[in-house]
Amino acid sequence: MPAPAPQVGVAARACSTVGGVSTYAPAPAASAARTRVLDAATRLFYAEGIHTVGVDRIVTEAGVTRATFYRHFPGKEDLVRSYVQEWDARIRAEAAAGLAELTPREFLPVLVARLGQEMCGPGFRGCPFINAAAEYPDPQDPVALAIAEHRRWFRGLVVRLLEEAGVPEPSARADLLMLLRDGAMVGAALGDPAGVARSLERAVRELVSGADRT
Amino acid sequence: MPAPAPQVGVAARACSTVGGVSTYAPAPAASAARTRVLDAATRLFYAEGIHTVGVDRIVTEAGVTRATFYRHFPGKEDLVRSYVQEWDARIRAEAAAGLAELTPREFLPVLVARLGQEMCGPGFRGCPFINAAAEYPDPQDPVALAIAEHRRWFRGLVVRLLEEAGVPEPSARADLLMLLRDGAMVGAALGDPAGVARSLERAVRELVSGADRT
DNA sequence: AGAGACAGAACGAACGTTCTATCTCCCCAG
DNA sequence: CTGGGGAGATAGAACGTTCGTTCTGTCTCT
Repeated sequence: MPAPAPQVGVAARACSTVGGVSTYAPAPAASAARTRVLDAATRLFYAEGIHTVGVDRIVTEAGVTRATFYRHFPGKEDLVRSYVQEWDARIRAEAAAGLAELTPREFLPVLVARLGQEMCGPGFRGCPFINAAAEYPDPQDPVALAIAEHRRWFRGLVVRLLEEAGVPEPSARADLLMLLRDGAMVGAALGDPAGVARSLERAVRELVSGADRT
Repeated sequence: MPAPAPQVGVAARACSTVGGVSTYAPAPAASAARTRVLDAATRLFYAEGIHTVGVDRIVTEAGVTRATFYRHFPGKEDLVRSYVQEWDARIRAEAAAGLAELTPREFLPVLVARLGQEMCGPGFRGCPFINAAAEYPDPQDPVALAIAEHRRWFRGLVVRLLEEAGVPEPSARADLLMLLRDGAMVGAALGDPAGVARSLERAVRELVSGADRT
């Protein structure tokens, strides 16, 4: 999911940190300015990394002033968390849409195929969650927690899909799929995406689909 | 390979950038101070990320002054490249040592087992190359090039091992193994290492060892 | 009138980097 | 054996830049 496509403002709740008291406005909703900031941040963070892009770059590319930025976000740390959470929300929405028109048995291969396509698309730079995690080593950091929550949800989704498809050992097979997904994301970002996509599809076929059904 | 253990000063060549002219001494060899700096950098970079640790932290923990640091490294960028290259050299040395006393057929399972152990060890924070790559998106960056070179070498090693072990399709199977390795590294760093180690071992067994021999 | 976005200056801190100056140790000429 | 001399390490101040953050205004809407 490397595409910007920020049309959804899903679940962009402010979720203020306990002690954080904004000296400014009470609580601005998802305004146009806020969306522009989050979009620019998403694009820049994903393409160039998080610690390397400063708020100057973000506000400039968003066409927003610093004052506006700090009206909508307590600080950069909070923006990063929102960046992760918004990407998470986007993927959950996609998954929900896919599940609405496909059976669990059909959905898994589609998921893998879509992953392979994305890896080969332009601007692909690996999994945003994995990349972000590399920059936030502390597991207790809010950003790391948001990443962990996304991964937990995703694994849960895969387990559910495998269960409903009647695949034996759904939990162990979900672990395997996560392994393959993560490896593919990394390998495609660092090497030959097309080759990785082929390897991934083959591995999934042999390990999951081929294990009980062919 | 998360352990510090910097006893080897392998291949710590200066390799000055073309235009870089040090206004200081001609070319100091691998001195004690340089080693201490590189060791501290290795420990900090791996544990906390690269962009987050400044030279202040490094020189402080190395017990070295800034002047000494800049006598041995043209700048931080060069230190980061040395950090990657030294880790690469350490792994190559380990591989060479392993190959000296094991046959290719024996070596591969040992490699996987050792990987599983390392993942579960204390202080494990994922693959240093994958983590560093997340912070250096530009493929032309010297750091990214060093990472790519290490990965190329490692894949070559795996291909050679598979060939000499008589495994069919060594190239495709090497891609698969890389996929699994990368996935395991990421998964162990972000989730349950022991579970990932189990998944990895099982996947390798089913995909490589089990494909022609059991 | 009042809230939100705009413009832009300014803050202190940290960044990577350079400088001056003193000290220590080893090598080699005397 | 002695005693410079030079290279490397030390200490610490200081450079300019950039960082994240805050402030003072003005403008534009409803």
